Amino acid sequence: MKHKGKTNPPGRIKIMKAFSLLMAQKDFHSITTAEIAGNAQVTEGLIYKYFKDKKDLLYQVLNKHFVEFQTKIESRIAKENNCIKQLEIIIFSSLESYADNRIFSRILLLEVRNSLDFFDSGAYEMIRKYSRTILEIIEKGITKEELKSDIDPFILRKVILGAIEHACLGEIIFGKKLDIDKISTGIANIVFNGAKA
Amino acid sequence: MKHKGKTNPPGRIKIMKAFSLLMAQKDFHSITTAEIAGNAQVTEGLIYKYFKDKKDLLYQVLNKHFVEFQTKIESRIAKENNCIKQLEIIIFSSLESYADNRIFSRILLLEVRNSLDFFDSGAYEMIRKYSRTILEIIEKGITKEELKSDIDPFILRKVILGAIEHACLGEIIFGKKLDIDKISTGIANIVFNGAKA
DNA sequence: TTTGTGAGTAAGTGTTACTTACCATTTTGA
DNA sequence: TCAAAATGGTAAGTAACACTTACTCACAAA
Repeated sequence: MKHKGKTNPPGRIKIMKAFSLLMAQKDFHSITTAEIAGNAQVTEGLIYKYFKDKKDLLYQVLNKHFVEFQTKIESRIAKENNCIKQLEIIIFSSLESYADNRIFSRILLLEVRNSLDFFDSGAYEMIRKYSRTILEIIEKGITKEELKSDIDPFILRKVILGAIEHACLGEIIFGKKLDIDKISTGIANIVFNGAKA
Repeated sequence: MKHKGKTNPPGRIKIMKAFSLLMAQKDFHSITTAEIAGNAQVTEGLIYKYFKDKKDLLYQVLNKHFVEFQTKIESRIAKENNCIKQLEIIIFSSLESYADNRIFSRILLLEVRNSLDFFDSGAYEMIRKYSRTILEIIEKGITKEELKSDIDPFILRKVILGAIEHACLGEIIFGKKLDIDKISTGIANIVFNGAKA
């Protein structure tokens, strides 16, 4: 009998909690289903009642984190009207969220992308939504003439998102502490004012 | 008896060739050691004579590709003296190399980063070298007053590298063809001139 | 001639993700 | 009302996989 997803029984919750805890300690591949079941105090088989496979479990845990991240950022953006300021908020908040929630960041930036089925998951749908928000701000910025009219909105988005992600990699991989204020103003300075003398 | 790495016997070459071919067809995790050995027409055990484990094989193949990539770009940079032009060459050449060599790009951007031991590999050492080259160009650009003195070289590097990598992701993941000229000039335009009106 | 080593094989082994078949309790609809 | 279906959970597998062990054979020096 397969689970239809209509309820949220204790076993399911225990599995997700145990898995989240394990993700804080080690990487996805070295977490075994036996370990998950053991920590959750259920049998291994139960995992496959609620989750299609190990990856599905990962994506669902990720999605839960992502929804919180998303709502936090969106409420911050709403408080500001100037498009450049909104983008600065996005840069700062993203960096802050990545730094505050390193497990989640590690999963997102390093652990899920290698598998194509991630891009069909609900978690990835959240990223697309976030990404769409950024594009809309940029487009509004151009029509309001806060941003140059000759820039490509898609490319500007790539630069911003790429810079954010790349800035976090060092911290996630090597555990280097990053100065969020310095980096976010640094990125904004380059992206908005340009680096050319 | 372990292999000491002094020679390069036919078995070793066959294993690397077979693995390279398989990587063009499917992702790392779904390639089995049995498959590698079968295609290389050697026994499974031989893989472990020449490589510590499956990942080690991946890193060594990756390193081989990387050396070629590196030398190509460095020779191009050497022809130009202006720092901004050099950085433009880096942006263009990186995008071009990623586009021309999609298997290699997929491995580099999606498949190796999730494992911490990659960052001890020789392949990663090549990335660091490349990364150092970019930093040196930026620093030279600042002293030569081609770039603004108030920008942080490390952050500018993050923005450039992040933009390049992010720009390639769509192509690698979804197979979308990317317009290298348009994207590289677009990135350079934003990074050097800024997006603010 | 013996000793050591590089190249390669054959046959395992333990672990892992995932499956199947089952039980007990609760819900439901005819 | 009461049997059928669905839910929550268990126990005992299984196939496939990465990796290991123990062994040849060839041949080059000492």
